[in-house]
Amino acid sequence: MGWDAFGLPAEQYAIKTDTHPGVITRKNIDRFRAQLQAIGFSYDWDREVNTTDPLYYRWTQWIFLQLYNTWFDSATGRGRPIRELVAEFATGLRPIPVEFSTPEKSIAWTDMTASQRRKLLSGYRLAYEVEAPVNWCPALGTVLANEEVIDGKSEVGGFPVERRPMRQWMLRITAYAQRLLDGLENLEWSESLKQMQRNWIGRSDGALVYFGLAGHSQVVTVFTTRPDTLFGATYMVLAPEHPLASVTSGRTLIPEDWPAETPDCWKYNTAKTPRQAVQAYQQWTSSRSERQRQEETDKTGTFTGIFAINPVNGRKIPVFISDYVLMGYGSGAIMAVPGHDRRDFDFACKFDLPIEQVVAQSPRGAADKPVELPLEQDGWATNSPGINDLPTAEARAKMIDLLEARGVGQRQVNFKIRDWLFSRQRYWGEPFPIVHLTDGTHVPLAESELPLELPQLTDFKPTGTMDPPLSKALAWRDISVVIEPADPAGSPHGAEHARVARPGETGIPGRREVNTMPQWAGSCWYYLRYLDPHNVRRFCDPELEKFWMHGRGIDLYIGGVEHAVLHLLYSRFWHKVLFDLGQVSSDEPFHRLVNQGLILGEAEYTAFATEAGRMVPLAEVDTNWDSRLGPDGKTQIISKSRQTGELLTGRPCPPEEIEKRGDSFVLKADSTITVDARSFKMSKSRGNVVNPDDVIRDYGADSLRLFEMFMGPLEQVKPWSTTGVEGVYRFLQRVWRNINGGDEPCRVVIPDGVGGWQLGRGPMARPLTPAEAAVATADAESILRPMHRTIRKVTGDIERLAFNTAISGMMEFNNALAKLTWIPDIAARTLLRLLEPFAPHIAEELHEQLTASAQSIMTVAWPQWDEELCTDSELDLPVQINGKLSGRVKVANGSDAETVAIAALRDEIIQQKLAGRAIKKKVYIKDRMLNLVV
RNA sequence: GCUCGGGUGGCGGAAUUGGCAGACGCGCCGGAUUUAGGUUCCGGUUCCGAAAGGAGUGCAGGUUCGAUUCCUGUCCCGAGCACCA
Repeated sequence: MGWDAFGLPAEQYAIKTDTHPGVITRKNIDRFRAQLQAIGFSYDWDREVNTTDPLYYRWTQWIFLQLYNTWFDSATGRGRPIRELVAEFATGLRPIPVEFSTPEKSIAWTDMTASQRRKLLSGYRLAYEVEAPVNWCPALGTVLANEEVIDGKSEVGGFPVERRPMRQWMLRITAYAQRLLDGLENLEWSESLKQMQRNWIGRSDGALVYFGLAGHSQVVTVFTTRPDTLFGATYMVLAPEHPLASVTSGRTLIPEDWPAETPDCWKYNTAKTPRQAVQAYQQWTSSRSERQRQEETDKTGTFTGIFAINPVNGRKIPVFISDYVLMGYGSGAIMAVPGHDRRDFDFACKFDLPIEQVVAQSPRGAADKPVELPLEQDGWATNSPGINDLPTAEARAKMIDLLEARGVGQRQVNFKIRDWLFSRQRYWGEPFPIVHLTDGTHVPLAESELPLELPQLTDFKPTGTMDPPLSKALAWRDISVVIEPADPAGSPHGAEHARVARPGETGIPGRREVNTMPQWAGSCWYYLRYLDPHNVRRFCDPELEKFWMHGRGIDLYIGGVEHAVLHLLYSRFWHKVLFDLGQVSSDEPFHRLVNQGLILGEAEYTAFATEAGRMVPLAEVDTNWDSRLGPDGKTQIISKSRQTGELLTGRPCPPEEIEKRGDSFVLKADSTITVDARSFKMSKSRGNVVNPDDVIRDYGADSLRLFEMFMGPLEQVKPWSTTGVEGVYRFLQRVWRNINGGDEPCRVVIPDGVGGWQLGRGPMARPLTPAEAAVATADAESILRPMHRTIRKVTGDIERLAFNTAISGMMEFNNALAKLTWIPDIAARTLLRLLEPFAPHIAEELHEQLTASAQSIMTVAWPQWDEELCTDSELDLPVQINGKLSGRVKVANGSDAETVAIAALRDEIIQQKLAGRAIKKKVYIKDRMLNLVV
């Protein structure tokens, strides 16, 4: 069991209640633990971990140091220690990037200062600091990762998020994009979850194309997945933030005046000069929130006064800026092909730009019939000299070859995934083991300095500025350090590091990093700590890691879908880095993953009425519902009338007022009023939350456990039902009565070893009379086969996680026991053993009564079944005529086709139904059925 | 719009490989016990039909001796992504 307790939810609550998050966390963990223990989960509590415990986060920080001291070698596709990169630079195997050299002389590693070296390496490390536009959430007072922003709002709390340039820590997850994509192939995950990850990683294959600019030597690179449509590119669009569109830079290419014959509609706000237009448009677009930009997809933009040259036909095309092109993807510039792209088409229509067809719906068919543009599907190239009549896929490949041959383009793969923004301006997280130096560079903390503990702050609240709360811990932040150089023998990576200067030692001034890690850090590797939770020398012993993960990853991981692109992606990334560094034996952490379905609140029926109180059928209600706080303080569903737009409010109706009519539910009182029937996610505001404590109080932990598993398939979303809990509660009571006897005398009998039976155990035992014993023997005989079938079913169902059918199997068996006069104790013990994983408390109690021993049922071996005893000796075999069930015949188990056919033809009902028709064919599936074709 | 799931009684669901559709539970109906209610027990409960019988797994087709299961088309519901070039 692990408590992932750093992060925003705990901290937000701490702020609200003005209590230190450490206190809140401890209290919540204690409460959760008590609840889990009340339910009776068999967790190994010796392996309890807590991500906020310094003994735990010491290793989170250690893994961060591994990321920091690792670079991704794209030649081998693997992460490698930074010292190996240093060696490549030092030996000259790898040239020093040109930006570090002066125009006169290229610099050598040995000539570089420590500061220069750090700056150089920063560009390679998997953990790096960079100034970039990030998601800043003012309400939370922190930046957020892309994965934590949904529709322009924070995932936690739903607050608005804005783009803002800030200096932040990033993790180079993009380097692993292809590995993360490929790794999905061999995992036993649901297709939908793999799809979500693939979407997020977002690989697309295409080409870079270089466009020259008319009258300039510069080149603009665009990324396209449809190089085959290059002949249809009639204009170009840059993102408003594209460097080429910068007016403020001294070397701007944007002309001072509009070129001759520039249409007025190309000039944003009918500006007098292109520079004014571009600046005005940039200003407008930066004022728009992420959300507005997503919602209002109406095309806007302005001409820049620049023309580009289409490299395939030398055509001069106008260059625009528009916010439908994003700086963050591809090269931030596109070639616009309005004939074959919806967005370009819309833009072209608005700005009156030429639209040309270069893909036909049939080979050589461009002229035969007019097609409606834009045509986005694949077809055959047309009006494109060099690739004409080739199907799209081939045209694409051929065009790339042509571009590469002429040096005006190249094959290119692009990913949507961005680097992981890894720092937060909050208190409640792991401190970074990083020290900033006065020259603006930073060094990692020595491993011997870990854990770097979070300082106790009484004022842990956000500062209201972009400064993190830890910036207030001056004594903690400002330190004197000694930089220890790279020492291949000393530290695992031979990397340079800092340690706090000892008393009397002269150090240099340093400042600790005051940002903290995001909540995902601790949960990225906790499964590895479970394997070896108390190890103080390593995050996990390699032998134990191999033993449990056996080179393949976790056998079965059960979790919610909400982690699809957060935890599950981050974790895989960290794991792959650890794998590359030889720290773990498997390339993937989670081999098999099952998403449990959410349990919704109890089913609700909602009838709609106008404010005046007139009931309306569901068909009249707009399907876009909203909610508001009703007069009673509860959340109320509101919508509007499709016809009149009038406000409608939803009223919850008790089930007894509702009946089913055809495909819909209606009010019993007025069957013309159709109502909505569905279940909703449990939420405090809706008031449909089921508290496990209440269920345990009323029905016991076993009933709660049993019902959760009985409701339906594990993966499925399903509604809670209180009467359903009563159902499994009754089942447990029937088990109790069968085995304990309840108010009736107990009926469990034990063979006395000489063909008779005795009732009860110890001094109270009495032998059954011969007449009773005869009945008991018959009962034992009749229950034997059902018992073996039940063992087989329950065992198999547990293995395939089909707990609902396992429980129904036990219910059937228990019902069979209830019908017996005497219950042989082997049947009772078997039922209890099978029931124990589901309802351990009652099973343990009854087992103790039954065996009069203190031995726990958990130590009793799992029952085995005998395949022979799982089938009946005589079968009631269905007989079909032309595939339609027409009767049954009793035959011995394992009979051959001939025997069964003879028996069937002798059967009166079958004869009658055959009505003398000749049998053309007999299909017999052994022990399943016989089909007579006439 | 794109991608992935899914559609079976009044409800949750079962049918493991193409072979008896509706297991098990809830609810409902009837009966027994009870002064009564509750509990418990027994019986019934897919739909139409008094019955015989017929229909039936979203809808329309197809393959097959046989389809909830496989194929094609289509509708609906859910989830995710979405101006990603």
